[in-house]
Amino acid sequence: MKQASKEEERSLQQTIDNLTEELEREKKVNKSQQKILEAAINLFSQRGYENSSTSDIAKEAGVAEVTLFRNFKSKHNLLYQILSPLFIKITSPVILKDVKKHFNDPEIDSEEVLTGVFKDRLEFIEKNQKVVQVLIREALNREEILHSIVKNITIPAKKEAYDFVHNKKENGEFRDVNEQAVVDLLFYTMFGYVLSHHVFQIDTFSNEQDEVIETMVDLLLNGIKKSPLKE
Amino acid sequence: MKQASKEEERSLQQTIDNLTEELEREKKVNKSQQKILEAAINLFSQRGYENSSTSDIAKEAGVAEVTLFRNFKSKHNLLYQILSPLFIKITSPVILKDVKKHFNDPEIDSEEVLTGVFKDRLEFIEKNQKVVQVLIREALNREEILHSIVKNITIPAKKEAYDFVHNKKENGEFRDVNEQAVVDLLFYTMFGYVLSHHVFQIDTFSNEQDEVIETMVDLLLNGIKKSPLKE
DNA sequence: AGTGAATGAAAGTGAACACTTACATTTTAC
DNA sequence: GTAAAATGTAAGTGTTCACTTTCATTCACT
Repeated sequence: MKQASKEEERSLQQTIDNLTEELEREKKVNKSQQKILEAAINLFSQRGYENSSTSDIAKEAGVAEVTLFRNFKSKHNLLYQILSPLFIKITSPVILKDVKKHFNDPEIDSEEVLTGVFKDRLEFIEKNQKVVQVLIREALNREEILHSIVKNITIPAKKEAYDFVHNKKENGEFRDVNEQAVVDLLFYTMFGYVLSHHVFQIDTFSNEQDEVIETMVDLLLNGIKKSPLKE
Repeated sequence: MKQASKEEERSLQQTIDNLTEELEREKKVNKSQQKILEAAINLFSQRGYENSSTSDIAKEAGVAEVTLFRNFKSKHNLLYQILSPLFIKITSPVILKDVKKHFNDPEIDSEEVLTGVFKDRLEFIEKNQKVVQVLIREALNREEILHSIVKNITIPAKKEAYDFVHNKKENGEFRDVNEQAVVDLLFYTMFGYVLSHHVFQIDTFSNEQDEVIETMVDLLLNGIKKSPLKE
């Protein structure tokens, strides 16, 4: 954060809106831009934003540093151009419909619903692993990013989960516990999983991801303790 | 990371060892040092290491910048002096005995054991909230820190948890699932909780912490689904 | 082949920053 | 009260960094 541009900086939400519009007008990203984006994603995710210089990024991309500034006005803007597509994809109606379908289908039993949603979301995160890393790291440095995450991701996701749990509780399938507590538990599990595997990349015991998810969902739904009528 | 000291930098583990020794010799931390440490903890936890200058820290501490460098040789060393006490406290035998006692007492039922450990560890983290924030943020920037966390905290904690689960499984109190899966689930829950509350500080639904923990442990042990013999 | 747009090479700007040095002043301990 | 230890003031060093400017070169398109 050494120098600020003369023109005011664009906010993350503005960048997102702008990019959405550009995508609709099918404005293409040229080769230099693509190379710079990829290089920046690599460096930001490895060393963090503050520890990656624009000179490093240009070198990694194989372009002149001035090309970076001509294509993206500032380093700050480059970061936002990297993060925006993630928000656009996550909040896209196409993807959300999928999740909602999972959540609301009363035919499918809860094990399948949860494993479906978990697998689906984890696949998405894996595909965008590096950008997710940058997002979460920078969320700690910029309140604006954290707010965007909460507003665009956390709150909507929790709302869906709440409705799901609420329905299952009314069905009599779920115990009579606070829906919010259940949602929080699911959230912590997911958050902890993503953070340790995809952000901190700590080795855990785990083997195959799909198996892990299924076991986890089973444990969450049926509990760790033995119960006479179960098994 | 602008300039490196002439003398090689001390590693985190070296700093920890050194500080432990100094504590044993009852070497006191003087007032300036204390003020600088507090100021640095505040700034590092708010803005991050890279975004806090030594000049800022000195100002916040109300001392001259040169005093910072006379007391702590470098900014890098200051960071390690902040983080080391956390490791010392966490790995101290006194504290560990407590946790082990919880885990291994066969008289207490598993609900109490888990809520006990959770509450105990969360209390510790809350007491050291700012330093924990710095630790986790910087773990993303320095592999050395991440390794120290895994070696001194994660692995020992998981080992204790594994034994606990293993015993309860042999008792017949726990279902016949993979111990590692259970440990992972407990770990993700705890990790997710700490990260969202104490690092990202995202608002969740939750009310009283103790109540949240009890509900969570209940859910984990007994499952979310209704079971005829439960409730 | 020729034109406009995108890129490169190179030098430079101004600011921030970690850290140093030299000397004066205050604090602490006996 | 005095000496030693700790702190302050102030100026400076060398470096890195985001970003700019100018001019030459290459590329895409017709």
